[in-house]
Amino acid sequence: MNKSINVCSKVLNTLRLKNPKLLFLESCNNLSQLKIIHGYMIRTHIIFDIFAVSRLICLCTDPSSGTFSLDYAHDVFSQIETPNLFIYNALIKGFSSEDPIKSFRFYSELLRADIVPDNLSFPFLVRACSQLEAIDMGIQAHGQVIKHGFENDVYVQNNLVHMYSTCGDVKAANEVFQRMVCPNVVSWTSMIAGLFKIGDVVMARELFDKMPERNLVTWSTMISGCAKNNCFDEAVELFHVLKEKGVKANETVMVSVISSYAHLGAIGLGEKAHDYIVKNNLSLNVILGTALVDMYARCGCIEKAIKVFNEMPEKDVLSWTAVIAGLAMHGYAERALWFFWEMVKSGLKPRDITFTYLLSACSHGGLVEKGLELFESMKREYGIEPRLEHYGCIVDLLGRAGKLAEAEKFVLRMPVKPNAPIWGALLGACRIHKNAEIAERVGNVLIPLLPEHSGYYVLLSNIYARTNRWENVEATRQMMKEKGVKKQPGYSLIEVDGKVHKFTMGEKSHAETEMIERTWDEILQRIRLAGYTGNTSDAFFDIDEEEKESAIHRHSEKLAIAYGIMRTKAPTVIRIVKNLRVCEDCHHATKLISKVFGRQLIVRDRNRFHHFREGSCSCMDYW
DNA sequence: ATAGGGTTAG
Repeated sequence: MNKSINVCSKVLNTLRLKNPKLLFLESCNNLSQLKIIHGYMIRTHIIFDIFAVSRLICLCTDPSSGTFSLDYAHDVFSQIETPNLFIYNALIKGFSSEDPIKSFRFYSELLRADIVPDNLSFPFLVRACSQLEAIDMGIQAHGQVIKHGFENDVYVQNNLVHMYSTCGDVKAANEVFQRMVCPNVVSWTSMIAGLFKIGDVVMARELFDKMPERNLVTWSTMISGCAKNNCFDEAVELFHVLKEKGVKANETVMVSVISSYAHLGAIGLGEKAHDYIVKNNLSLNVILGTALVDMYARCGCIEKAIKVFNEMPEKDVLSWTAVIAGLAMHGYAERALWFFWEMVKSGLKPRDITFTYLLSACSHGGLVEKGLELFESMKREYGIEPRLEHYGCIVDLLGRAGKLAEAEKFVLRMPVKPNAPIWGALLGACRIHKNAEIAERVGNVLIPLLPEHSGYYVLLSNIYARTNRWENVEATRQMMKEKGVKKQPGYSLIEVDGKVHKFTMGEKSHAETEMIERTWDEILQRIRLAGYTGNTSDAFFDIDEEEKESAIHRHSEKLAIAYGIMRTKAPTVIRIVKNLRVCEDCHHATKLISKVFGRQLIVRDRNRFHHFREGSCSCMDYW
């Protein structure tokens, strides 16, 4: 008994010490221990000591402390008769990232209790608004800042800049920024983040080049900002500059780097980045691990992706979803389902995005019944309301399987108003199954919905061409011209010797153009002997690039493949990443190339992977 | 009498 009193008084002493954290953590490192001490404090009335009770609250609101529990902090708080400013501030901070609305409530309660907030009340109150991306609340908080005279506090200003930036109001952010007497690296970094948020990569870069001092967070913001705005080359280049400077990257930076290589399909560079992570002893946390899984999957190495996944010490829903997405992209529907059930067994709840990939796996794998079942179970079993994408997946699922009438019926009867991608999915199915009748009906609804989008016009005109409705082809193309529709430029990427080469249609700017042309001519000769006729054919417009195949309008993947054949030797796999869908002519040509040249080619297009080998493709010509 | 502050990631 004496002994336990001793322990408790020791704990209490630490509670009352000026900096008791370390000592205290020695004796209390989980919530149940904390609860025991809390009980003791109540019994001994020490709970009425405002300093002791605020230590308790601080421990509950510290996310790194093992005793973290906002609910418990709230309970303790509600038992305090007259909380002081310190306690309110601790709560505003504690709740600002996980339950930001409560931060606001604590702040109003503080005012109601006639307590005057200080400089430490505002940074996290403003931060709560950033978390919510609620600019109206942010403006209110800003008003409070001014009212209480803290608009010149650098911490408050930085949070305001950050808040306006995350809310997408760069102008307001800049107003605060410009008024700052001495903006620091945090202020600059938040401004840069704001510019990336609205997609202004150029201004962001300008600010980055201009700022007086940069830290690792700045670099990380730059690299992730570039990656988020599809400037993967620039992201990767920044990483190289960082390495040259001799700065060691951290996990956060590597997540963006890995994700950039994933999008570029640069497996060689991606593996190097993986080595970098291992060599520098960076911890494989859930996010970084998931990024690696996604990278290997997107680079066509699905088995390696699964290996990395299996070795991850901690997995969450998004990690599982990354594997499922990878399998879906590769057309392995059954395996995607297997991983889904394993995930459910492990006790994790699927998210709506999980179902998007799962349904797309079913659709690519032709698993109609399974897909419909899963769609039904979404709401019933998992409480997830299907969103438009999910409806789109079902349209795709039915459509691909040739159940066009059912698909059309499904669209007309769905409880939410179908948007352009839904009609687009139906149109895509009409293309596969050469159904001009439904296509025409779909086209009539779709085109007014999306006057600027080119893909669907091309798809439609292509369907008409396939079914020999030439007047309709002409009318569609005329409509495109009138509306000034721009086509999306197609490109293909290939990584050779640690460099990513980008080809666009009819590319002449590559340093080795002449050689590439000659190689393609050779390839053409050899595949013609194997039966390739394409390319001279009639008025066939491909789905996405919309151009007739000719020497001038050579599709980008043909150039990329030629480059791959020219610069690599078997058994090296030729890996291509394309931003649009593969056209039929290119698909046919690639199959023949794999056979004639005895090479394995892996093409990732907008929708899925195509593994070409010995004259056939893993998609079974169904994409 | 005694305490507490900002920016980056799948």
